[in-house]
Amino acid sequence: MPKNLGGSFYATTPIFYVNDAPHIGHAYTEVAADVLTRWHRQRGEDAFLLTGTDEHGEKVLRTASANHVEPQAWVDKLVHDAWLPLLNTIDIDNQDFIRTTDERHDRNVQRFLQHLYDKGFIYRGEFVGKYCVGCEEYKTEGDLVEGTGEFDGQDVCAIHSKPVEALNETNYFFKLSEFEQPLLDYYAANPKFIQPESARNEVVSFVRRGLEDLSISRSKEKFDWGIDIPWDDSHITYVWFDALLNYVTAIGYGEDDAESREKFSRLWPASVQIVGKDILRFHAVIWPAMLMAADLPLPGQVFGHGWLLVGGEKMSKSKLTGIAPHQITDTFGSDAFRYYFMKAIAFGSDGSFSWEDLHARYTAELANGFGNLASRSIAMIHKYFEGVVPAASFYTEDDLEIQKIAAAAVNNADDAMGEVAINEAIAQVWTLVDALNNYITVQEPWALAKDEAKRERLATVLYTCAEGLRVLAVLLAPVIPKATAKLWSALAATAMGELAGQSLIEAGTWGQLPTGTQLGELEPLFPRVEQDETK
RNA sequence: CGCGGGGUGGAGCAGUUCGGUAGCUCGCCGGGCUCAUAACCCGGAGGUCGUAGGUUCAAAUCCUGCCCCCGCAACCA
Repeated sequence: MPKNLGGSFYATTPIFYVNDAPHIGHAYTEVAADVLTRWHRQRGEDAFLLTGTDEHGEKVLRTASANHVEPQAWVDKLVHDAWLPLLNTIDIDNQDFIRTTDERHDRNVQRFLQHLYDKGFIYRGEFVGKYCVGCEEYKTEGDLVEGTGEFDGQDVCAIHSKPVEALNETNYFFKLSEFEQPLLDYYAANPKFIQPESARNEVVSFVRRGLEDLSISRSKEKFDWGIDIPWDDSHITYVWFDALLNYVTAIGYGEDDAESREKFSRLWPASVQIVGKDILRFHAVIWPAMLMAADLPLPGQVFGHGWLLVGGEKMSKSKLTGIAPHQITDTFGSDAFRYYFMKAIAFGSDGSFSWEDLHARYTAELANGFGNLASRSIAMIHKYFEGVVPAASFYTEDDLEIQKIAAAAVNNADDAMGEVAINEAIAQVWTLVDALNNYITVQEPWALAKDEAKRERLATVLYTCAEGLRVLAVLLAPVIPKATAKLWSALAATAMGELAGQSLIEAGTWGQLPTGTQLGELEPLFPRVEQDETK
């Protein structure tokens, strides 16, 4: 991902499949994309975060009828009752929210399809599928299990335990196979296009084994909840082909007015597209092939993050390991949710979630580490200087060391964020938290306060603490926006402007916090949580 | 032999690319401090790095075999 100061930064999350129940995995992806976007915005870039919902497909249609409502009413309800509230629960600052049922999406998916059809990348063909009469749907190999008893030796539907029928259906196909070599060439020429390395290896070896053309339409005889194929009103668009296009339809693809054209050219190609590793292939194979076919530039990076594991296994509804984000935020707050998942898990690897680990990190790192540092520093300024930020005078080696650590933390964290190593970036910031806690212990400001002759030294020590907190507030604002905003206001740093507008590039420059200002009170940023409150 | 990831002190992880005294966080034990959210700081105990062999002066790291766990296999972040 290029470090383009002042340029645009466009990040996307996958769009939620409306029928799912929101769980911490969805929230994890959102938070990662949100932290990155907020970070780049504070670097001075024109940062834009897109998220949204995927609302078409047979499953949606079926649950809607099971609930005796029209599909549009059903998805409207799900979006408003489940998905928009999720963004609020975890404090996501998205610039747009696209729904695949939006008119702007529907219209331009059709334009995209027509464009590819006109260019000869879409043709009519026969789709041979394994159809389960009981489920009334086509099955993939993974849906099938080996039969037993009278069906011994045959593949049967895992749900109905009966053999599937081979059915033919006339479909439209996208010439994905033509992009096998262009994709491999692109991966080779752009080694950072797919990250992390493990994800890249998997995709490359997958494509090397050969690509088949992709069926991108479904007959309306089966179901008709989807986007029409513009040249054939008996077919609708395959949900993935429809869904992937949200990344461009949201920012004006296909529209002719000047504003849309400007927006599209400003934001596309996306800087980074965050996806879960389960849908990596769609984003790293099919999606770039679609873009190549349409002569559109490819995104800077597709980043496939890992799974959240609960009890060592992937979360699932059937095993009751799915956890709703609000279960965590109700007790710990959105900041803790954001911090925990970003810090505890190497972004890109799988990570284990446990209530014990969450509680331990919350207590040790947020409450005892950062929260208490803010608390003790500000309390001493109140106690020894009536809450007025004192000016520093002569800096000793110890003071200069803190300044050095602060500057290094800014640079190292920025480098790490540039590599989408979010946990590493936070770890870099924490070097300053730890250094300041150590600094206070060594300087013993409470001892200096007992000697009137050491008044200047005391002032310098406490200014160093306050200024260090200022740096921390700026660096941590993208991760824990609520707590840092409280700290910002307590530091009376609002005189410098809004926290979210503070430059990360300049954050390490020492001496920015105004002196002589009256500090506010600071309530505990991360109040202690008893272990038994976590259930 | 379908593809990929992983097995490191009690827990979660880093280190493996370019071999050279095994590191971090939490927990545990001991000490210091008292400004602070009973928080902070320092020290210590604890690992034959999945397993069997090989290469080497030297292997968590390179090579080979094996065991175990997990994910993917084209609509679950």
